[in-house]
Amino acid sequence: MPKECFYLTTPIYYVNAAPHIGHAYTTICADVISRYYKLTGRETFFLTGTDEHGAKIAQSAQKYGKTPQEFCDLISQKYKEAWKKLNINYDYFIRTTEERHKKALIKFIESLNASGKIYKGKYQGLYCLGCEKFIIQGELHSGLCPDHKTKPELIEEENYFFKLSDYQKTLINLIENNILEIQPEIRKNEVLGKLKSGLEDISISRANLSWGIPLPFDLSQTIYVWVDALTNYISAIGYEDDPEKFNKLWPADLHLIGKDILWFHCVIWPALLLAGGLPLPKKIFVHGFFTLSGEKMSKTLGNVMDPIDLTDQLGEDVLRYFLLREATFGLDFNFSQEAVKRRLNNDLANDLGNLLSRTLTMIKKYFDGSLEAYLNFQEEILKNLALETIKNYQEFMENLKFKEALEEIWKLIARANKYIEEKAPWKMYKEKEILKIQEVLYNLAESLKITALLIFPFMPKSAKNIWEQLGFEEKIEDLKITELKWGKTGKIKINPKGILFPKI
RNA sequence: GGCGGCGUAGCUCAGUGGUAGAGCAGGGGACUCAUAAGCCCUUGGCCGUAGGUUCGAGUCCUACCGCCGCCA
Repeated sequence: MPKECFYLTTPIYYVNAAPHIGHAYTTICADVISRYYKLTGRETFFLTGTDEHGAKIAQSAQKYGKTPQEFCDLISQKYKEAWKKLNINYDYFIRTTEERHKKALIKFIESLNASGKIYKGKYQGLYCLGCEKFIIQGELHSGLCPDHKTKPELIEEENYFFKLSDYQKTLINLIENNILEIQPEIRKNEVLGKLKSGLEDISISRANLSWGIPLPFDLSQTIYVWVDALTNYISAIGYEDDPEKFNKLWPADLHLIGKDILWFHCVIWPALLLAGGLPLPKKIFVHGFFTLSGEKMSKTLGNVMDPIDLTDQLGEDVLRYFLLREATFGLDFNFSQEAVKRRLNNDLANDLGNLLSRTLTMIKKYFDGSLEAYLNFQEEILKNLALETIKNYQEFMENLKFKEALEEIWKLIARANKYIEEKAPWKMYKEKEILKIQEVLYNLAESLKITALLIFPFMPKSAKNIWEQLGFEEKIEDLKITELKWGKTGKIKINPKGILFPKI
């Protein structure tokens, strides 16, 4: 039986740095999914947040002359502001410095301890502060961490370990049988390949680290930041303080992640959950990374795209559309100004914006801005295609095929543009066939109504704008996709508000 | 070094045995409601290379070349 509420998450973002386009991409995808589910009338819970513990945070805070908590407050706030600007409609924003998270983490760790899967051991290894993890000799490039170009520290300390190795067979089984579903296939194979080559126990605590949560059964140790972070998925929904909500939402239906954190989410997290006696998430979807003009985006290269700047430049809807239309979900893709310009000018301005514009103008010109309902349909070209579009759109959305879903909508838009040429209302006008024009315009209005509703998860503001310019009665936010029927629109009185998508 | 993926029109990619596709870009045309938009027509591919399986191969197999990912 499907759960009554769809629970989806983004990773929580590390407050060591301000939000960049990659964070924005993940979060926008989650927002689109969440809004889509709401559009279909299903209850949804969308979680995002910030990851705030670890040595690196304490270090950054010091650099800026702040206490760790002040620093976290500041950066966490930046994420919230960015998401507001991008019109992200999350249901809860978890911070790992929240009291409820700390309590939940302690409860979870204690359950792990009770399972007997934790033991004390000695660890000696090279630790990269940048990665917050131990790295192996072979990974080093001339003695330096390949990612951070810094020299790792040699650390020997007593730590608590988690018997990850006990879960090798179980995890392989769960993943192969899609009980724990990993998409796309290439990532699933990657995890399986690595799992089959062997699993080692992992350290789940660190000594001598102040900025973190102490291990309840040995206060001299701090809980490893990755265990701390992963636990957000349950702490945020009441694992410790709201059992009713927790039981309603857990297990998560979808964890959305980037490929850099594949191992943590597909192996460590499920193993921890198994040890803690909790059900596993149903699906983990791994998306790709951005490249910028072919180059990997990174701080060291200084080519990180700032989502705030981009939003100022383009508007949140254009950015949202571009990211989801241009990328194949799951694969890397290249970000370029030229591509943005093409998508904006062609798809948004010429195809959709102009379709609205010409429809509105004709309603104004031929009917003085107010169009009566037309009920004697002579032909059903647009109607039939629109109904098919709705169906295909839903199928694509359910499978997280955003690009394909958008392409489907754009087929309807293209058909509507073509329909105008075929019908040529301006000729009808010369021949005084007013009723025929009314039919054409009514069909266009209906097509635009459906278009607006289908793009709503992607571009909430623009969808609403289309809706209001055409003067439909209901509020777009209140309409469900299942209630959408062709030909139910009554008389409309248009409110043109100018260009929908200005070109650049 | 091991495992895996990719290489199809100028660009981004669909296409898993049966006469090579889409979008964009390029070229031409008719129209005018429109953000000089939209519509119609059109140029363009020995499907990385060489073998093999098959009546028939982007599509299966082998080797090689070139990119990329994960691991050691």
